[in-house]
Amino acid sequence: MNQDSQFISRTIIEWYNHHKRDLPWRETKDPYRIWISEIILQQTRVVQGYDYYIRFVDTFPDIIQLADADEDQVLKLWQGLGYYSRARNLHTAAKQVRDNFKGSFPRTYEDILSLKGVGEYTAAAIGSFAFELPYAVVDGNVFRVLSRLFAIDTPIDTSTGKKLFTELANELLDTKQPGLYNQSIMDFGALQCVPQSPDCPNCPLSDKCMAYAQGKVSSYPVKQGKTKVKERFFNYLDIHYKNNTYIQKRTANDIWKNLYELPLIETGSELTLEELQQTQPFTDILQNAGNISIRPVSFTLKHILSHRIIYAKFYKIDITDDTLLKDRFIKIDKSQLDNYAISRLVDKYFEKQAKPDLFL
DNA sequence: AAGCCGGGGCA
DNA sequence: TGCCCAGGCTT
Repeated sequence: MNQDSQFISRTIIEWYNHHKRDLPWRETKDPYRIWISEIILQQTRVVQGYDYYIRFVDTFPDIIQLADADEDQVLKLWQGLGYYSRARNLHTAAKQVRDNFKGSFPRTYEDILSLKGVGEYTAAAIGSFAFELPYAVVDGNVFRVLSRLFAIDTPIDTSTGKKLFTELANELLDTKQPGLYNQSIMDFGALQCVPQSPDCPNCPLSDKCMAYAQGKVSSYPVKQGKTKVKERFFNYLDIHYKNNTYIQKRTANDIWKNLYELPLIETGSELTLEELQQTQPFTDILQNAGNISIRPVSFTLKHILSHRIIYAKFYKIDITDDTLLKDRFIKIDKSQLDNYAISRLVDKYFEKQAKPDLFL
């Protein structure tokens, strides 16, 4: 390690000692709790994941209790956090540890990496935080800090970019205290070397920062970018019979997999009620349902995600015969709805039903 | 290599 | 609006 690298590592650790955030998962060496925190924090801000972490370790104090739980319960606990494959994989990984590692969390980089939902970043994080394994983390913060420090314009969302930054990060790694170093560079990126308008004049590394010297801090890191946003059109049927409503589980490999929702008809474009009533799925669902009365809900929910815009219409439907419906869907009392994991979109619909005056 | 997967905060 | 967030899996 050359002198500049050593200066950079030491400066970042020194900065961390004065500015670090106090976070509950930093007060433990328990790999289980560290793992939970890392999965929750993937593509998720600390403020958004904090309460989920507390609830998770409170509900499942150890990995065996998590492994023995139902996936529905895990997803319910995850509800609202997004990227639900994280919850499904978390549950799978808990069972991996229970069944393949005799219930004790794996201690080598390769074994940790073998867990479902754990990639190179997360394996390095868990390995260094819990076991001081000498692997540098490379996350969004590290990409940003290193690309600016060395003015690297290789796109970070390419395989060559990932390889390049991983090598560089491992050169800078303080192998005597990898856990501390990894925490330091991530907090440094999250609080000092922030994406927008960083306070470079007050940065302890400004003298070593090539991007700052060139006055081009804002142009790093470089991304190929391009995530296209596609539109989808959902028509939800809020069907009522006595005090019951009907739901189904989304089992396809699609958004919100294994969450629950109202009976859904997805269409290629926005349809009027009259057009919707002409579709095959609609007549299928409501055939032999007796006397049917349909009331369109007055609002359309526009649900914006990073790569999708979903326009959701809702129809309140009263029926007088559910002999076919109850076989096709899950029939529940409306009060039972809280027991099922649902998407924010469906959640917002029920919120607006309960408090129509509230603007959401 | 590219596409997919959520939800929210911020300028 | 666009960008980003302690990324990983599937195709």
